Parts: sequence; structure tokens; C-alpha cells
Amino acid sequence: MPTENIYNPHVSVDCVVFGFDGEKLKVLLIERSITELNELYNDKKLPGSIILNDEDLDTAASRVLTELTGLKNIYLSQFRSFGGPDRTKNPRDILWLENTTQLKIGRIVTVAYVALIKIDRKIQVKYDNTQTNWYDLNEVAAMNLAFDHAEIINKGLAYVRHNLDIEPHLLFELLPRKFTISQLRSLYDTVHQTNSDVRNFQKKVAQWPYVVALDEVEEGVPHRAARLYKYKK
Amino acid sequence: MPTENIYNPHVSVDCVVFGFDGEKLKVLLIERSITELNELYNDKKLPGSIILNDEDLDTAASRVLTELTGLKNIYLSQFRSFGGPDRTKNPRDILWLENTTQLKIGRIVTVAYVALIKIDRKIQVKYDNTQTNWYDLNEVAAMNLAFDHAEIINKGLAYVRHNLDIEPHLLFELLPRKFTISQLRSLYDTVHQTNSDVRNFQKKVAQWPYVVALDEVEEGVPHRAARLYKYKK
DNA sequence: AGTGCTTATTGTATAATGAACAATAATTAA
DNA sequence: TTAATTATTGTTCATTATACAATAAGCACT
Repeated sequence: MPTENIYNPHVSVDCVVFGFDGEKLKVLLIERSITELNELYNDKKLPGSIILNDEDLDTAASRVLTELTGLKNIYLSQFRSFGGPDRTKNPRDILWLENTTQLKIGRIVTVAYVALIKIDRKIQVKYDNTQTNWYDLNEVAAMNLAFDHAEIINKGLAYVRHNLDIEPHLLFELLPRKFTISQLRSLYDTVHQTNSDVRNFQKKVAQWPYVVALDEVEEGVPHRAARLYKYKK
Repeated sequence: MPTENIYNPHVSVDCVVFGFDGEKLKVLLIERSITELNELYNDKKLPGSIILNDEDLDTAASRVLTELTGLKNIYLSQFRSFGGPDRTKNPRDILWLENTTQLKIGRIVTVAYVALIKIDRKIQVKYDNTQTNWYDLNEVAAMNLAFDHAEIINKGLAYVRHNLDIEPHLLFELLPRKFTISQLRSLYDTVHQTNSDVRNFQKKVAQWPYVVALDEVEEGVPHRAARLYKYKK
């Protein structure tokens, strides 16, 4: 596993991975188990890693995501670094770090990224037999997370809200390849924290040239089926 | 000066300090002199510093600014980190780092901040007898800057443009306490890269409750004097 | 005092955009 | 056939953005 020569134990990357289940935004967390004073603790953390010595920050974030999910070409954007000297002061966190890295750890500055993925893509958990799961954001607010990961998630959420606001193209990173206008509106309203009028929303979308109608409708619904659309270019 | 115990030589902060001279955005750079093979080189760099071991990132950025300008309560916002393994590969940069810090330097990840200051505030150059000066952004494009500071300035400029766009309050960080609508419009247009209509701009500003007219006009101009305004709240 | 130069100040008409609002169509299940 | 559910579509009104130029004020010079 890690050695001093390969890893830089002063800087890490963490990814706040968002998905959308049709109703709510969800975030991907991984299980963490720590044996402390013969007691087993379980909590959750963000996917992340200290960086390799010869690795760019963006590359490190991509690596973490690929290792975790098996996916490539994911939307990934650096949004903030966290470096308070207290963020690696919790004894449980120190214990876990030194166990998993086999390195002596002092302070770590972490560079945080936001990732957006289509929640219907199947995630291969192939790394380190870590358990990864989607969680509702309000569940997360009540959880005990490692390090300052709760704060990182909040800042990441604010960043994503703001960015999806000014760049509608990013919405489609969170939708399946074929989607209905209802799904799009639901996502839009979730992100913007609004409640759009159905007719006005249709008009808005009609002016987005990158949303194109398909000759298909959704299947398996117990009522009139909605037309499917795709994102183009 | 710096010792291994006080400084963390793996992480630094750099500040892109913007000012507005009435026509153009300017950026604050400090002189750097390096003696290399008995030749004296001069170039410029951003104000920055490696962080202290017990110092938060935001605190480090404030410290750098205060040391450099003598000013406190400056608008300061982290916008991005830069950590490519090549950014500390230039021999001249390594030489300078090791001379000024007395530390063995490997890779440094830098956390970049943007600062906005009123260009009419007098800057006390009191630190390390470094020479600091304002430079036009197009001058800067043609300069040879230390490390990846040219890239950092470009990214910082994009960030500032974007943020002044959505948060008009920040404009007033760059204007003198008393300003004319012309000055405000000139800044606005510089930032937005537009050319606003004079009448429409007056109407827009009239709807900003935080721009209040004073009972004064500007002085010393060889034509009709414009009314002065201030930013409130 | 008067003229010319320079910049400041102000309004109106039109176009574009955003917001409010409900009836009908399609499909499934009973 | 009927009931239940969701999909689809237009019009009116209010708000906001854009285009456009004539007059006022102050200074410098003669």
C-alpha cells in the first residue's frame, strides 16, 4: 500500500458526488470502520485520497472517482480547499488515517471537488471492498461524518446550486440519457428551490435548442406516458 | 526567519489583488530578484507565502495582505487551488524559494485568493523591503511571472468578473468612498466587458437602494462637476 | 460679458422577457 | 364505460431591458 515515496501526505482531494433520484439530490458516501479501544465504530466519509507525489489535483480527483465507481468522463469541478489546522485533530480520524495510509500524518489540506453523475449508472464497488451508498441530503445533515466532511458537503451543495443556476447544461449530467420534461422540471426545481409553473417551464425548455424530443414515450407508467427527450451537444 | 517548525512548506497561499484606476483593472505584483550564475534576474510575482503550521488558509491570506499593504478588512475570497507537480519545477523558482524560506522545498500546492481594494488607499510597503506596484492586466500578459502566476491571475480575473456580475455590492470594494456615476459605470463596463447606455445605466443605479447621493460634487474638473455618491450598507 | 468646449443629467417609446392562470387529451385500472 | 392519473398546450398582463438625443452646468479663453 502507500509509501512515503509515492504519496504526498500533506494534501488530499475529496469528492462530493451528487446524484438525482427523481425527487431529491443525493450524495455518495463510503463506510468507514474504526476499531478504537476494542470498540468498533462505523461512520461515513466522502470519497477521497491523499494525492500521489507526481499527480495533478484534477487527476487525483478523477482517480478517486474512477477507483470508487468504475466510471470515467464524469463532470468534476474543483470548488474549494479546506485547510484549518483543526480538521485533522479528531483522534478517531488520525487513527484511521494512519491505519489506512501507513504514514505519519500531520495536517492535511484537502482540495474539494464536486461531481455530478447519472444515478441510474451502475456503480462498481471494486475498491478496497468499501461500501458505498447514496444518501439523502437531509439524512446526511443528521449523520456524524469524518473530518469536516459535513461542512464540505454543504459548501459543495451551495456551489452546485449556484452553478446549475447559471449553466443549465450541467443539469443533464444528473439526468438519464432519455428523460421526460417532468423529470427535468423536478430536477430544476430541486436545484433552484422553486416550484415552476408547468406551462411556463415547457416554454422555457422549448427555447433550449439542446433539448431535443425523441420519437419515444416512457414505458410502464399507469397513466398517460410522457414523451422522452435527450440532451444534444 | 522561517524555520521548519513554524512553516508548512507544502502549502502556500497567493493573492490576486485587483484595483481600479478609473479606466482599467490593475493587479498588484511584487518584485523578485534572483542571483543565478552571478547574473541578476528581476521578475514579478504575486503576493503570497507558505502557510504557518498552525494557521488557517483564510488567515494566511489575510496575513499576506496585511504584511504587504498594511490594510485590514479587505475583501478576500478563495477561488481555486493550483497543484500541478510541475509548478515548482523551474530552477529559478526553486532557488528563490530555498533562499527566502531557508527550507528544503518539494512540491507546493497553492491556494489562490482574490482581493479587491480601493486603489486610492495608500499602500504601506513595509515588509522585507519588497517593491510592490500596480500593473495593467495587458502589461501582465506580456510579463514573465514566477511559477504559474500568470495562469493564477487569469483564473482570478475570470472569477472576479463572474462574481462582480452576480453581486453588484462587490463593485464598491473597488471604488473610492465617494464616487460619481460615471466612475461606477466605467467600472461596471470594464468588469462586464460591455458599453452601457448612459441613461439606462442611471436608471439601473437609481434602483439600487445602496447607492445614495451626497450633497457634494466632484472638484477640480475643468467642466461641469458630477454629483458624488456613496455606498451604504 | 460672451463664446466655445466639455461632461452631466434626464424621458419616452418599443421590444423582450417573466408570471399568472385552467381546460382538454391520453392512457391505465377497475 | 367510468374513474383516476398525468401530459400537453395559449393568452393576457406585468416587468424588465433596449434604443435613442436634447438641454444644462461649469470652466477657459478672449
